[in-house]
Amino acid sequence: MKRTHYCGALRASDAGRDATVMGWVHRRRDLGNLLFLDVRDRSGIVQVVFNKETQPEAHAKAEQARSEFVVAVEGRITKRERANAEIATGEVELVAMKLHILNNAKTPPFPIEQEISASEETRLRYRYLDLRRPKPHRNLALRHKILLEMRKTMDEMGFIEVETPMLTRSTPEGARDYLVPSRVHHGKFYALPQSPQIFKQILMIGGLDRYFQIVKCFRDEDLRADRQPEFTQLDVEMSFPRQEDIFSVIENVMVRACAVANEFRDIREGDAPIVVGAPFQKMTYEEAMCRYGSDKPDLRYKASIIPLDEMVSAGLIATLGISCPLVGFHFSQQNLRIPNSLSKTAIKNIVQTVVEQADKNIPEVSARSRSLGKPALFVDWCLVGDQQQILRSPALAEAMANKTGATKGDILFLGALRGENDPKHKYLVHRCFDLLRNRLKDYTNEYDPKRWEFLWLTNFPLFEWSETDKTWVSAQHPFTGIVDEDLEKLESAPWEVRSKGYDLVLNGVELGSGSIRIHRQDVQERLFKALGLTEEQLRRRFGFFLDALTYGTPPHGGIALGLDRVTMLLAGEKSIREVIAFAKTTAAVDLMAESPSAVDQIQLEELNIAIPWERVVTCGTCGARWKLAGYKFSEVGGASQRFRCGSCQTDTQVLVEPGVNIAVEKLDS
RNA sequence: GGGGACGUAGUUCAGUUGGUUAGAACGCUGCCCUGUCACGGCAGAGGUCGCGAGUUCGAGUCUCGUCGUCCCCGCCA
Repeated sequence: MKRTHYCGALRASDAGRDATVMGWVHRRRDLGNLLFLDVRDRSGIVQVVFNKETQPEAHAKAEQARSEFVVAVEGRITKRERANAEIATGEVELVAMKLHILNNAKTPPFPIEQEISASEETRLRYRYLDLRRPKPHRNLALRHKILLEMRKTMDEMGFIEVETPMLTRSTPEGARDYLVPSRVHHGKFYALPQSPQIFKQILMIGGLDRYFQIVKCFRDEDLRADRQPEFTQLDVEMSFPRQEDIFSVIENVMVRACAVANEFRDIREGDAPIVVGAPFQKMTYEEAMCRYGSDKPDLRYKASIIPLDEMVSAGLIATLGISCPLVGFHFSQQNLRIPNSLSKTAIKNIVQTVVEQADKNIPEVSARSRSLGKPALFVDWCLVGDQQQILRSPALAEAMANKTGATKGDILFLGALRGENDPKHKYLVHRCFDLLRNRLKDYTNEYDPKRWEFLWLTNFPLFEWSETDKTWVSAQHPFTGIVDEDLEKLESAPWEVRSKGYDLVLNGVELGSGSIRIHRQDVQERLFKALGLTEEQLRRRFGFFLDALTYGTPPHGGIALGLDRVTMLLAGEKSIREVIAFAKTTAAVDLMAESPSAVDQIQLEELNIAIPWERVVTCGTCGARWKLAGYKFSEVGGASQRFRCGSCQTDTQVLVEPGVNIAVEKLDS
């Protein structure tokens, strides 16, 4: 028996031909002597009809069929009298001659339908059922096509895909590593790569000139909707590049990826095609922070933050106990999406929410609020022409209106922080107004969610202040290049030094980041000194790489794009879990595979690994409390053991892990 | 590590100031039905109210703890 057609492929033009389809029973409609089965495969659904009079055997078998049974149907493609416009194969049906039930199935925990109602937890646990739905198919196919197009594009531009090790060494920089114990070298560990950073730079030293790789990376950090512990990057590095060269490589890749995505979007209703043009917009980090309060601004909303320092008198600032910088924001009522949706009460609520949100989500703000005993974020606002006052000053409101072109009815916001200005938190109030801007965007036509706004962010600061270490630390990895004219400030004013690092942002989502690297040894040494790294620390952290750098390193630079995020956005999804076949939960658990899991004792023994174990036991007879401590090999197979109380010599049953060297200690009661 | 939301039938949910036998829809099982297409009709099964303590005459409901899922901060390119 051979499959001749995919279910979704049958058309009126095939009428009269015989066909054999194979797939899952999507739905059964039993009318007694007439029975319909909708049969589904990857391509779609076709209706199969069973008639008791003409094909009693097939009909009898169809009566046994249930949801998700796997079947093969031999029959004749027949034009229907009344077509079903809802499905692609609706003009025809398969008149069954034979039905083969290839496998039966338990009733699925949720129906296999386009629009899923089951919780994400259930979907992840039964991922193989969730994957039978058309949308996961589409997302995975889109992902495949994007990655394929990227490989083709990179190849055409002369890049060579080189694989780098998955079992490599831990570097204490950056994220926490996933460690892999070595059986051969007791007590030593490989690390899974956080990224192939060092290797790709070494490939440049190796003269590869243009490298790329679509590669899994691993970071043992907490998860988010756009973050999984393992994720896929398009990793790129090239020799002798100008920043523009790297930008145009990625622009080329992304424009073609968007074109691929458009082929998928056309089949969905209400999806506007993605329109993008290269080159993408560019903005420095400083400009982004000043105008949007974010290093990944969503440019689908045009309105930006207005600097107000020079418009406000020092006296007024002193009176209110606020500090520079002061920022403003202009909301134009002319572009209000729903008329009258922004009442004074609504604005008040927005302002209050923003103040609360800043307090909650920006640690520097909440710390300041705590020490002040009141919200650190100060926000004032007015309606232009309505007893217009900002900071109790009609003149200031008018000046603001003049500067922003605000007209009657428009809303002006002013924000500042209470307390002293702190140069370490230069953009703190801007970041608060990023929250305001995000809250207002849903009210205005100036925000167009259908647009696709790519943005390059450049000149990131080289250092950032670490509150935990109370010092300036490298904002990216310590091989990030330094803007030439800022080199002299490396020792005197490190916070002003700009790097040759850049990010690619799409619609407020960071897609990737990279940099032109340092290739000169003298600059590298100065940077290490500025970071306060000793020779010994450097050796320990970067040993072999420092050696490599001394053998004629060419100028080089690169970037890495997060492909899960790229696919997520192009698929129109809100979580990368929707574009990953087997995703993990926010606790980094695979609910289907049930990983991570305990392992056999023998495996741990081979690796010389023991896991500390501890339990407090209270004696049932005399009430004495004992701490049992030891090492277990795994969480499986706990067993009841007899424990003799040292005080009253009574035996009690205690659940003890299979372990060694159990130590007993009496606790004070 | 911190904050928030949620957890009741296979699934999605409702469940009043704490009060008799915990409900609905879909799904499932059986019977009837020859043109359905989310088929329809009749009948039926299905519950450790996540788990554990506590308050109470009485807890799905209140309190504490714990586990799980999701979102956010920290963390993370």
